Amino acid sequence: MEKKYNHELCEEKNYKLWEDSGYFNPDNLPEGESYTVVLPPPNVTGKLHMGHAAMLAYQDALVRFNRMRGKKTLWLPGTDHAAIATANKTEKIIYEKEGKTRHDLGRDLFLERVHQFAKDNHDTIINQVKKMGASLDWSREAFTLDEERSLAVRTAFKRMYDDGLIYQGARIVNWDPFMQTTVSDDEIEYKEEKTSFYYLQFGPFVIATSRPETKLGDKYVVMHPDDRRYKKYEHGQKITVEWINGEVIATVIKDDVIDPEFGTGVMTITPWHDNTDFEIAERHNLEKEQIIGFDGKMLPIAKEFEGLKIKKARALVVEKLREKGLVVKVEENYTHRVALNSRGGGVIEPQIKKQWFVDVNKKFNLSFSKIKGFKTGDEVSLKELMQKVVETGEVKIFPDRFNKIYYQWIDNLHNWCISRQIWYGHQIPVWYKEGETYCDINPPQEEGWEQDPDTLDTWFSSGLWTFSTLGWPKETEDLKKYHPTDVLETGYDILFFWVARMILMTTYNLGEIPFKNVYLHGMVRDGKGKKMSKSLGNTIDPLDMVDEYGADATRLSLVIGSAPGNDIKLSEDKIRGYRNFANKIWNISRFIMMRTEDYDNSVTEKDWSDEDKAIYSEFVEAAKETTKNLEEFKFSLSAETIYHYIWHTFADKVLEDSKSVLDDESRKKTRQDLLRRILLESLKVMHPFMPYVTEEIYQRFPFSDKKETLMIEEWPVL
RNA sequence: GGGCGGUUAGCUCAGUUGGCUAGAGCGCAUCGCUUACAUCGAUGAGGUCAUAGGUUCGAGUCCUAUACCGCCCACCA
Repeated sequence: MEKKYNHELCEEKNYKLWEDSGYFNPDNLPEGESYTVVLPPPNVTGKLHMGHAAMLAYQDALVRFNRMRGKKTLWLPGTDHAAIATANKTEKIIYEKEGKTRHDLGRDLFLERVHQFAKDNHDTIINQVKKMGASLDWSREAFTLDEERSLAVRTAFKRMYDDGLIYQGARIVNWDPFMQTTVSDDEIEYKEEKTSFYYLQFGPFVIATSRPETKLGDKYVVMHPDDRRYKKYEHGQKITVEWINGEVIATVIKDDVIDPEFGTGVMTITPWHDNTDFEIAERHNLEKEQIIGFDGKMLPIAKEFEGLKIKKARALVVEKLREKGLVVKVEENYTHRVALNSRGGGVIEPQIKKQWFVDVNKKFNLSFSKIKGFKTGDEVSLKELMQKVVETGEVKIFPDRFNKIYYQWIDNLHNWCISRQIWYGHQIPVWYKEGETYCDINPPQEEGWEQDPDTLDTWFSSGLWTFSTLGWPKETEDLKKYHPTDVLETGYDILFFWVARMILMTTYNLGEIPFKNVYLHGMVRDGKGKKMSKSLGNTIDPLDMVDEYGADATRLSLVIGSAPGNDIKLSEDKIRGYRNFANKIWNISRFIMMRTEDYDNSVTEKDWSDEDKAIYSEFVEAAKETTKNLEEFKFSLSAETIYHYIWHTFADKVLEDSKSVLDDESRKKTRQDLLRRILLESLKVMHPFMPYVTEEIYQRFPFSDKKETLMIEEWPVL
C-alpha cells in the first residue's frame, strides 16, 4: 500500500466494480423488506452543483446503510425535463449563436434542438452523479418526458379531467410578454423599485396609482362600505367623469378589501390586469376589459395610445392627464414591488387568459384509499388530502418545523394553473374540432381534430415521480414492492413546488402516500453564508472538489456540520480537512496490515484479553450511536461519531497503545485479531459516508471471508 | 402585515428526551521529519453559549420579553 490515499486511482475503478456487481439493482439482492428512495431528478439544464452533491451524499448514505442492513434497497435515478428552464436556455443559446427565436424555427425544429440540448446535459449530469459515488439502480432510470412517464401524465390528466378536477377557465395569470408565457405564482420573484405614485382626479374622487396607463378603461370606482368620507355615495350609483379619453360613466362599488387608510381610500379598478381588481370584479359581476395586449402593447381601447409599449404609454398618459388638469399630485420615489419571471424572463403583466387548472377545493369520491383517515369512496378535496396525510403523521417531515410552513402554504393554496404557453413539455391531451372538446390518453382517430397547443407545468409530471418511475399506470411488480417509498430527501426550497404536488398526485391517483418520510436539507452556501451563484462568482464546483480532494471528502464535508433544514456553509478548507481524514483511514489500515502479516486466523473473540474486550466495546458504543443517529436522519451526528471514534480513539489511542502490545509475543495474537476486527467493522460503518476509500481498503486488505464488495457486507451492529 | 429560523472559540458551524469539566473543521502558538500517516503527532491559548428575567438540584438546551441578522408567505391600489 502506498503511503498516501490516492482517490484518483480508486474512484472510477470502484464505481465500475459496484456497477458491474449488479447490486445497485435490488433484483440482485436477497429477498427481504424493501427500502426505496427516488432521486429528485436533476434538471437537464446544466451541470451538477453543490446542492445536487449534498442530496447525493445524504441519499447515498441512507441507501448504502439500508442495503448493508439487508433491506432490498432501490434508489431510483432519473432526470427532469424542466420545461420552461430548458426551453429558455435552448432558445437563449440559439438566439446568441444564430440570432433566431423559436418562432423563426417553428415548433418541430425548435423541439428538435431542445431535445438535443436536453440529451447532452443529461449525459453530463449522469456522469457527474456517478462520480459522486451514488449507488443508483441505472437499469430503472427514468426521464420525466420519456414514453412511460408521458403515458402516466396523460393517464393522470384524463382521470382528473373526468373527475372534474381539471377545468379550463379564464383567470388572471402572470403573463410574461417577453417570453410569451404564463408563469406560476411560485416562479415569480419580486424586486423593489422606486417609481412615481400619481394622485389623479376621477370625478369627485382622488385616486392613487403607480400605473396610470392601465387606468384608460377604468369605469368602476371602489371604496370601503364603512368609510365615512364617502358615505354619500351609494353602491351602484353612476357618476359621469371626465377622464383620459373623454367622458366615462363610472359606477360606485363598495367592497371591504379596500383599506381606507391607504392613499385616499378610493381606487378605480382594472380587472383585466390586476388580481385584486379581478376578484372585486368577480364578486360584483363587473365587466372586464383588456387594455394591454399579450405583446405588451396598448390595445385599440387606448385610442391615441394604441400600439405603444407600456412605459411609453405611461409617460404620454400622464402628460395628457396633466394637460387636462387631472393630476393632483405626484409622489416621487414611491417604493413598490415589481413582479419578475424568475426563469429569466421579463416583467410580469397580469392578464386574463384561458388556462387549465387543477381545482384543489372541489370534492370528489376517492376511488381507492389506503390513506389514514379516509376510506375508499369518501368524498374529499385534494386540499384535504394534502393536509390530512401530514396531520396524521402518515407522512413525516424532518425537521418538523416545516409542518407548520406546509400547513400555512396549504391554507393559502389557490387552484393550480397547469398550462404553459411553451412548446417543450407534455402537450395537453385535449383536442378540439368545431367547438367540440375531447380529452383522452390517445388522440382521437378521426381527421380534423387539433390538439391544444399548450404544455403542462413541469411539476405536473414530476408530481407523479414516485410512482410513474415504478411503471404506473401499469400494475407492475415494482409498484407493489417499492411503493410507497421510504424517504424523500430534498431541499426545503421545493417543499411546495414538488413535495406538496407529489402528495397531491399520489394520494389522488393511487390512494396512498408517496413517501413515509420527507427529509429536507438546506441550501449550500459559500464560506460566508452567501448563496452560491454564478453571478457572484462564489460557486464551488463539486466536480472540481472531487478531482482535487476526492468524492469521499466532498461528501463528508456536506454531511458533517449541517443540521436538517439549515443552510450548509461550505468552504474548500473544510473539504481539505476531510480529505485528510480519508488519508488517515488509509494509514490506519496500512499500519494494521503491516503489523498483522503474521496473523493467526485461529484466534477468535473468545481468546481476547479483558483489555481487548474493553477496547472493542468502545467501538461498539460508537458504532451503535452512529447507527441510531442515521436511523433518525441525524446525518451530521452520525458521521461525526464514527469519524471521531476512528481518528481520536482508534488511531490516537488504540493504535498507539497497541504498538507495544504488538511487540509483546504473549499479547500480540489477540490484539492482531482485535485490530483487524475493528478495522473491518469501522470500514463498514464508515462506508455509507465514504464509500470509495473504504471499498478500496476492503479490496486490498486480506480479510477472511470477503464478499465481492463492501457494499453488501453486513452492518456490524443492530 | 403574518410566520419561521439564526445569534455558541479568530472564522464556518455541530451540540440527540435539560446532566457540558461546552465540541468539530479551519486558523493560531510551542515542540517533534519517533519505521501507519507532516494530508501527521504531542501540548496549549482562545467561549460570562446575543441581552434581561423566570422554571429547575441542575439550562447552550425549557418558558417570557428585548435587540440585531436571515428566510418564507400575503391582493395594499
